Amino acid sequence: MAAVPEGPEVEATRRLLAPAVEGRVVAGVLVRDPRLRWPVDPLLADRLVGRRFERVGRLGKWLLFEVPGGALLAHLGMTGSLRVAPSSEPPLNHDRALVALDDGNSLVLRDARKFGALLWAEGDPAEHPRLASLGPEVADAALDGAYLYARAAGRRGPVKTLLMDGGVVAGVGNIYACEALWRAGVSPVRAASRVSAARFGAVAEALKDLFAESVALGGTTFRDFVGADGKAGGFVERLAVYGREGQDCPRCGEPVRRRTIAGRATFFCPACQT
DNA sequence: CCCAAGACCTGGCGGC
DNA sequence: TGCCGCCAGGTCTTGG
Repeated sequence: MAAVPEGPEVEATRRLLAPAVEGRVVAGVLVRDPRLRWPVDPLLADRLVGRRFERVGRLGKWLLFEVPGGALLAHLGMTGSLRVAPSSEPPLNHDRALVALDDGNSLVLRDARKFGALLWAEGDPAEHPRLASLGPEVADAALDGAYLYARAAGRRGPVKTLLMDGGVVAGVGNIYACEALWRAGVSPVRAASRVSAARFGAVAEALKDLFAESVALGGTTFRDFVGADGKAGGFVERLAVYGREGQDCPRCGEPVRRRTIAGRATFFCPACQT
């Protein structure tokens, strides 16, 4: 199954990269192909070289490599990965940008489809336009049933679309939206404004549980990520409905159904998700 | 504000 | 085998 990076995969990546990156000073920047989601800043090297990565953070699906006065923002898009590899290693086929560190290693962004991004944020990265509009993190206490219920008011679109709106919740992608709704027993096609506060409470809990479980498993599967390439997270085997059209619902045995919502493949159990 | 559809990009796969 | 066309989903943009 796809290794599409959603919040948990990005967090697993952050945890593996942080020890290799924090404290290192940037020695050089090589952009092999600047044509990502947005063009890579031609002055990126000027901004980064000589500066020390103080911390690797995350907001939603964004990774924040913080230096004094700013941050390098990285998004993995749909096919992106980040790894730390010896600077002497030749780049791989789709390595788009390399940030050389002062210890002989490089931080490498690999992205076949170029939906990923590498941006420079001057000053407080949380104020960068791409990040400022994001909703609360899944793990935030602010994300609960009451919050989702309030945000759903007046929204007649499917509840699944609400969950995938980054302005409502940060870091939830198609797979986790499908899985959280299955766990909560809520139909993805139900109008958002017609989901009760109590049921949104179950959705919020499901999101938090899924994230925690997935980060733990992703962490094990991504063990070789530093120095090698990442593969699909171990959470794939735990998916209840995503990618399982026609197979038995793990809860009630009814065949899992698939349909398109807002242009995205959506998997759900027609019997126990209402 | 809300919402659906389009755009971006390319590897992998099914069908012939 | 080889070629063709579809599919994957993050998120910004556009237009109703």
